[in-house]
Amino acid sequence: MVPRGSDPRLTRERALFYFGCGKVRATMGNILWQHVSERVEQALAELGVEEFDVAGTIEVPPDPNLGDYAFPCFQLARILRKAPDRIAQELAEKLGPDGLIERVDVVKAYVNFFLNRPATCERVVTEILSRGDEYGKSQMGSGRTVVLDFSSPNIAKPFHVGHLRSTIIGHSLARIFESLGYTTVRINHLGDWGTQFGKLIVAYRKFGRPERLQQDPIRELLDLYVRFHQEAETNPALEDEARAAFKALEDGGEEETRLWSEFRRLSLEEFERIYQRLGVHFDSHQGESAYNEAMEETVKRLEEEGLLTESEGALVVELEGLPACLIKKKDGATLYATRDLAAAIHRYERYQFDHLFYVVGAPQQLHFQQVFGVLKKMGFPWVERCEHIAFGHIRLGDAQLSTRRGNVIFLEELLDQAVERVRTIIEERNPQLEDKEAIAEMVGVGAVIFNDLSHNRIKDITFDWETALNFDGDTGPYVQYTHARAASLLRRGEEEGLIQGETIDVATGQLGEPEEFQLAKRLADYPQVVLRAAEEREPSEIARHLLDLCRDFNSFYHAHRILGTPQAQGRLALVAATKQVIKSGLYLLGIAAPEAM
RNA sequence: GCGCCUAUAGCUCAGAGGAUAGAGCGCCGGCCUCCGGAGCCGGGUGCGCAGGUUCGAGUCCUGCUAGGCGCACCA
Repeated sequence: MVPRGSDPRLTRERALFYFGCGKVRATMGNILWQHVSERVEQALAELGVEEFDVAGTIEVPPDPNLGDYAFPCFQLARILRKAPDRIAQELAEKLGPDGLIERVDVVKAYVNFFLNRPATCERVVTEILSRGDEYGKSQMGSGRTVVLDFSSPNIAKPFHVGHLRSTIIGHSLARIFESLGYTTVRINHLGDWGTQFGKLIVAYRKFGRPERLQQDPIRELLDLYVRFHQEAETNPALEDEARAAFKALEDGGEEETRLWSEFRRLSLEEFERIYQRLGVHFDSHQGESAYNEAMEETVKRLEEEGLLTESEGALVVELEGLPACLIKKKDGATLYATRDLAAAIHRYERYQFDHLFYVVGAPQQLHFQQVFGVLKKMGFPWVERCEHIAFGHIRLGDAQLSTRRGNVIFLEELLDQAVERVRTIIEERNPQLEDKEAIAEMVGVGAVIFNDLSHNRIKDITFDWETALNFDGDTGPYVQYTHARAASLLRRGEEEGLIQGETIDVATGQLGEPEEFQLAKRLADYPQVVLRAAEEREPSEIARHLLDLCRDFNSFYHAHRILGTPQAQGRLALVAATKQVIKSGLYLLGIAAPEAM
């Protein structure tokens, strides 16, 4: 049987198991699920079955009329050498009702559990309100470190919607792992080195407008970048010039270094403004340029171990089943892979990480296979702890986003439009709202983040303004609105004396209506959802769970009056529990939870 | 040519090897003398194709088809 219990070491072992192989489902954290699991385990022990993943086998029936939880007995048939229907029957005989389980039914090979509704609601609400912000958190990752490499925009290119995904997926994953007790290190591996700077330097010398660079640096740098590629089509010699300029930069050329450093500074200022709006921060901004010296050591080490071979003038590491990994160009300049190798080694030496996540787009999969392959050949066992957290790219209708063609949507423009849209809606529906500007920012930015994080990260996203700026249905504003609605109810409850400060009584026997019960069951799922999001490295698990939760809450809200009823106390407690979970979930996504909007 | 990813309702997407495959958008029709209408309720013969594994496959395997992305001197 899978170990469980309050012993932190057991919990920790289990976490290692999950997060080590990623094959076993996260089933901890749901107090209802756990209760049913424990009962089934006891009953199975009586039948002589000890080694069985009960919690992972339990499921939710497709139709609530069949039960709240179900245990299918098909897999036991092989172990016990009996018909599954008969096992279900025998198992059910050993399972009587208790405080939480009202009755146990058998339908064919399924043992179905019906929970006592009032007891379930009370148990869940009590759990959430007593744990507060701690509900959904755990210490399973305590003492372990996750290093996340995310956002990592290229200097001298505008921050566009393509960078958004890495930034917010990485930010959300960092918060998710933190909430499980992991120590996190957020690294913005800035793309501040490479041939693109050769291009920019060449373009700036030929077409640059110094005064515009100061006034509108990002536009000017983008224009230069686009101009370079236009000119290079008719004048391929420019490419060679750019390579030479980068080589000069790498060799410490004074003029090149001055320009590079100016471009870098101006770009960082722009990025910092965006990060502030998104609420994202980093523990390190060590970009590619930080590894200039370390790279030499890495190359030397590769050479000493005899892994380097020469091929067409360049230095490469041959890999089995993959294209060779290019380490040095024929002119001696380094490449992306060289810098990633040096960075990975440095990170392990510095952080001794248990996980290193690269939150980088799926098109770079081969690159990471190569980098990991080289690290493996170098004999670093920790390469097994490195993971490429790939995500699909953003498509723009039929046109593809391409910095080279200047075909980009600036993230800031998207955020501004979303916020503007929210302002309009607030003026229409809630013009007397306080702090309108701050709320509009929260909701507009939240809408953009949620729209992205509600999709499976591996899928490509087709960007269109209409979807991005639609606030009805499965959207961030819907979740935030539900939170604000719950907050509003609690304010009123306080006015009526049903809530004193932060505390609220969970009155007994007041809950149990179908909508209340459904909502309580959903709330009970939350800790499990967080674990699953971590295990799958998939923030969308949380986004979708919040949507389900909000739907359940709004159904409850419309079906039952809360204030001024005999059950007001109990219902307000349920509202408070819902608000708590929405707030926690939004936090894990990096989205603000407004008290009013 | 080789490799990886994707394919579920008109559109955008969920689906943990289990029972009758679900949401949102759009469209149609309802719901405020009452707690916030960014809301709620109702309206639906869809898993690309063909094999295989399994007691059981949208889910796993193989082969096709279509789309996307990669495949050394960019990052």
